[in-house]
Amino acid sequence: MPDPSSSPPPVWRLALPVPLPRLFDYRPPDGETAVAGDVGSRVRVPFGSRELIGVVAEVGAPEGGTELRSALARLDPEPLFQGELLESLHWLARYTHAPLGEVLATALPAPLRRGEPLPDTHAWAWQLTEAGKTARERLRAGKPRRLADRLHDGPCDEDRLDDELDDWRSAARALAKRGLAERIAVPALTLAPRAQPGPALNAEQQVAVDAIHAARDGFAALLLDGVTGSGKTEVYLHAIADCLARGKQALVLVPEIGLTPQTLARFRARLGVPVHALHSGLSDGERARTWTAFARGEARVVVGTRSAVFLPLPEAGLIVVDEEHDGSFKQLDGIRYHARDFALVRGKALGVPVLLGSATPSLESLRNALTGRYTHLRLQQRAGQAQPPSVRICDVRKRPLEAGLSPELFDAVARALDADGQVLVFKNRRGYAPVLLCHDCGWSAQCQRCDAPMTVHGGGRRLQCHHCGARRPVPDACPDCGGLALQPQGAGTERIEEVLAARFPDVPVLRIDRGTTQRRDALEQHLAAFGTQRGILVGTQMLAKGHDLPNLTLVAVVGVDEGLFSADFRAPEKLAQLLIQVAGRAGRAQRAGEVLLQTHHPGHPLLATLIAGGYHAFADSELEQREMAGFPPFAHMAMLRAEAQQVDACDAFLRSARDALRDTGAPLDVHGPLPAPMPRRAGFQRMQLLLSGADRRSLHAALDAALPAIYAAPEARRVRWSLDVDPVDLY
DNA sequence: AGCACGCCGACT
DNA sequence: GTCGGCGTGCTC
Repeated sequence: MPDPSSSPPPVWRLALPVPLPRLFDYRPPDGETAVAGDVGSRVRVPFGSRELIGVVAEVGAPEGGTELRSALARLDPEPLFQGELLESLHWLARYTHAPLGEVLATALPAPLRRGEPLPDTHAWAWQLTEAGKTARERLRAGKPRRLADRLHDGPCDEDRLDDELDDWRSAARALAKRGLAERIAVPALTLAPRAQPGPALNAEQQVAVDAIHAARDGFAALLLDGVTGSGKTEVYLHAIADCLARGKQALVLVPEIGLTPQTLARFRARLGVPVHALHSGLSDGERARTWTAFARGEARVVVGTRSAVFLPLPEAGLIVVDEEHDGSFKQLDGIRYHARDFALVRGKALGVPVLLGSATPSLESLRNALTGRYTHLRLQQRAGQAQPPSVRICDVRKRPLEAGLSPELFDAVARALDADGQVLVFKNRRGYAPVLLCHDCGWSAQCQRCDAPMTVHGGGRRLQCHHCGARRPVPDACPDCGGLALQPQGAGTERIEEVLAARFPDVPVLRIDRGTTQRRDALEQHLAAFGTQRGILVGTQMLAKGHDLPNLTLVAVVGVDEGLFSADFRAPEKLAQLLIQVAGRAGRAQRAGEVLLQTHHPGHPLLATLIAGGYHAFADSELEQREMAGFPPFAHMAMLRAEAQQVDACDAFLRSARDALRDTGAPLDVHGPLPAPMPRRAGFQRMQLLLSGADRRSLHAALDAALPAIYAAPEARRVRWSLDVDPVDLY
């Protein structure tokens, strides 16, 4: 038997939120011992001259001879990270080649990251007081009376009031002030609304629901590939209801703009349990409460954006990723994870099915479905009697254009309005005009800090940079030649709105883009006010999906041509997805829809294939092209980016990284260092090194082997650098 | 990433 | 004579 005093006591090996790819050893506070069960717990430690919150990653014998510092406090009586979530986050750190401490920190809501204790997870509800019950019938008609009537049967939780009554919070305050109603804390699970039945499923939907049901006892990836309006959400709801009936939790990921109050209300009404929402509009406290409620197994269903993929799911039964092709699932800074891919990893670790839904699946997912790695479920019928829209190409070569709009487009708009329909004019460029040009000397307004033209805004009076946010007024005269011939070139949504409003003065013209829709619910409010009356909507991406517009009969797409000749190999995929999504807005109800595509390239193969064969014909041919060119999903990529005040610093760093990668001898294509497509942004010079290989394992092995040298390179300290595995944008 | 330490310009 | 610029070095 060994003498226990001869080996030193075990220490905590901590993952700390610093960009250093290693763990840090600490002794537990005096009087405490480190035990294996501490793994996953948060601790507060001194680090240099500051204090940090770390997570115990390992417990073991101290290494090396250095004297260790002591931790200040253990913060969790029970480990915060446990089981599957901790394992999956380890995987994510390895896959993104990011320090574990940074990965764990991004997985936590801010208060928990700061070391605060787990919050209370009760829900809030309102009920009438005794005085309120007697006074209710004497209340005048109005919002407080309506709320009192609603509470007459008993307490109601706030989520439900949000769904059922407008503006109830001020009514509640008024009742509370008079002592008639009160806010009470209730356990999260007691206030289950009753589930409502949905419409009957059609045959295709039933096949999909059955397939998900059959896969329920283990990991499976299923691609629900359904045309717009085919009722994918109904399939989700059935699968989630099935999951809930088995006592399991469900996680639903949606794109940033997909989480509307309507979506939530539909889930809440149908499922019969509280449905949690998780998105950027919530307070830190709410996010921490939701995280905790899931960790404790109290919460059952969450509908959330990207970061919801980090919720603990101790009783998981199903993961759904809606609009799985959407770019907003990829985080573009910090830990560059892809929420869809991480959802698949978690599903596998949890042993539950992962359902990916889209009308326009990413080529990655589609290939996995075609090769049989995913179960391919197709919905090809539109629900109800809705017909697919007719698509017409409008050749605008040699046609007179006003703000980029052709006479044929104006005619089509007029016809649609005459028939009491609504029109959507889609242009993926916000602002008044993308360029301000001097007609005398050729000068154009460039951003001072970026290699990009400034966009004209404010009806032609202001210049704005879409990359760094810089603003200045439009000059009175050309700064180069002093001429007065400054002209906005091209058209953005603002200018199109102006032109359409002048042409059609008797109908409302509503513009929807990031400029008009800053607040989360602004889009809903604008569209609600617009209603179903005849009128024109002008908008960007924001209008491509989400809200149902039953009276929309014409969708006109302007500015397709920019997307047809982009250097980015993903541009055709993104354009095809966008066109299909926008076209899907037309003719959802009984009215037939029409789509007008304005282009200078009516014979372009992308448009021809898309119109003749739909998204899948496009995808088949695009996958062939990708295979021939050696692009994803037939190859795997990583991008090493560097930015600094001096280009030389970026170049030197990326050269040393390239050498380190070459030294590994891995079979990789290394492109660069090259200037980024926008070589200067917000005053920083930017360069990149693109790595590509046919084999994912050897790409990761090369990165693992080279990264210590890359971190340690003296050149690394003179730049800001980052590694992006599976980059979506090559810039 | 922070944060401290450390040597060179315009100020009470 | 000091306050403060950001170069470089370290963090168990």
